[in-house]
Amino acid sequence: MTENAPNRVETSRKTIRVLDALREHGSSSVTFLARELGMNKSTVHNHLSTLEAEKFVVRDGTDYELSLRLLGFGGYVQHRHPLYQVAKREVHRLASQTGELANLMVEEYGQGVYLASEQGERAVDLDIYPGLRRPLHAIGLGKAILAHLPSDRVDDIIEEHGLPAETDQTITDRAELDAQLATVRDRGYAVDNEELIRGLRCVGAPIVAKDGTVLGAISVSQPVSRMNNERFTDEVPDIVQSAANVIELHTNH
Amino acid sequence: MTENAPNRVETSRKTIRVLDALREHGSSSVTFLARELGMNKSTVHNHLSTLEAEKFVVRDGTDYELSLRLLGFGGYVQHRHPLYQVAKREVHRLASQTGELANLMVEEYGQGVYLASEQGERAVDLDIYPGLRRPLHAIGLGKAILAHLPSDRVDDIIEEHGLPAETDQTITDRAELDAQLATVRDRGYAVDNEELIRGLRCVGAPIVAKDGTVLGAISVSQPVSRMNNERFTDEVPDIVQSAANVIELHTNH
DNA sequence: ATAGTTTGTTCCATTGAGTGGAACAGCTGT
DNA sequence: ACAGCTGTTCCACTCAATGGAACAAACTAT
Repeated sequence: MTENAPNRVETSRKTIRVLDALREHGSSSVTFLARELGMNKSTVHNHLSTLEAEKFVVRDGTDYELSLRLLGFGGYVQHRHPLYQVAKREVHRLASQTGELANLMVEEYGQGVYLASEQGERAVDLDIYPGLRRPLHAIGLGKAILAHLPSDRVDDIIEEHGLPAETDQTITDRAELDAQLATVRDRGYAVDNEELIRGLRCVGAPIVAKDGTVLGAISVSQPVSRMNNERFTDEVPDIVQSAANVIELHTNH
Repeated sequence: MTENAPNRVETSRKTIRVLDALREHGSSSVTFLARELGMNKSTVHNHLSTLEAEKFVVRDGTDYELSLRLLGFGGYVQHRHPLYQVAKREVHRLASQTGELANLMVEEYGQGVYLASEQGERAVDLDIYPGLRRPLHAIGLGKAILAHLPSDRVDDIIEEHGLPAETDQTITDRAELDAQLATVRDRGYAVDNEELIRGLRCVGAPIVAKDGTVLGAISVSQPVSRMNNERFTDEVPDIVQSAANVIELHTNH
């Protein structure tokens, strides 16, 4: 429909569009999805029947919703991810040590993907879950990763996704981003000062392999009210960086 | 292929078979999958191209593997699940309190699905992850759920899945299962004595809503060596049951 | 009750799209 | 240089996805 590149199997694409719509809108009926997707009621019905037979969706009366079988795929992908295996415990430790929100992120298709997220005792509730995608340039985690990617890779990513503003603090200028990335490489950690969500500060440290390739990043997020400038520039960066170092040690062997 | 019921969209089914094969075998090449699935090389290639364009798979040189986009769907399903929302913290508490493995399970399509799994300090490493499916009859969690399902539902489930033996301790006789389920209803918790995995004991308590419908179950798993008979029949059941009760209180409102 | 509206579902002719064989290209090792 | 692998492209054939129409079932309103 959009572009008939050397991609084939248009039908499966439609099924995927149905899945996407179910994720976006939650539990939905046949006619609703048909309207939403501009497809025939009958067609949507066929796709949903197939997905139900394959147990990818569950029907609740007249509505369909995504099933736990998708969690099976997701859990599998997470569980077998090499970085998750070694970093999981550190994320946990970071969350309980600080009492705040600890996150682990990797890059895929030019976006930041949360691999793990754990809330400490008094952590903010941000609706972050594994698999959620966020623009790299607007968060500490993402900038930590961008700072250690090859520069042509960074060019490609920005060309594809741009630098959209999430809040009025988001970096939208390429030159300013480059300057910040240089700083990140210099001092070893990245910060995010209300750039994705107002009132939230975030400190992220890159996880870099022996050969210099960046594997991901780990972070702590706190409300501004609990993160004064000292904590923001000294204490928290130290904790996060040491967590990243522990992970780096475990990845080399 | 198997049965042309009123299910349509055979093509999407093939795409799903490709996804299943990738999950089963991990990173795979085109020809390998073609052989494995009995499909033409060209066909598999088309499906994989489509999945790649839709970012459901990533190619690593000549091999394809499941991408983190699937984690997005999985994480979303988990995150929006009503029981997960309220039970998450209790699973966490249970794991850190006992130091062992704590799990949360719900039933879907007659199987047990782990919704959450957390390891305490000294917990066994069982390769359990959210979304993993296990037969209900072979685990404490599953029996806790079965005990509170309507009896005709239980009939249907056993008819569909049978009572396959996982170890030599697994219950394979319907009468014995019924007797155990009565005991579970009686004392309020279920046990699993090396029935799924040798050397592993497990105590599960059902989570029941006000109206009597069972929402899921929560459990603690320990190696036999650390779970003597006293802990197995007194201490651990108390802890698990109280966790279940806390969750039940949070679900009513 | 009755008529009207909206839902999900089934049916079927049309044609558009998935299929799979063959041919091609790129790679590795002997 | 050759043989035996890959992954990929191409294209004619035909099978299956499509979407309109007709259907039944569930509500709402009059």
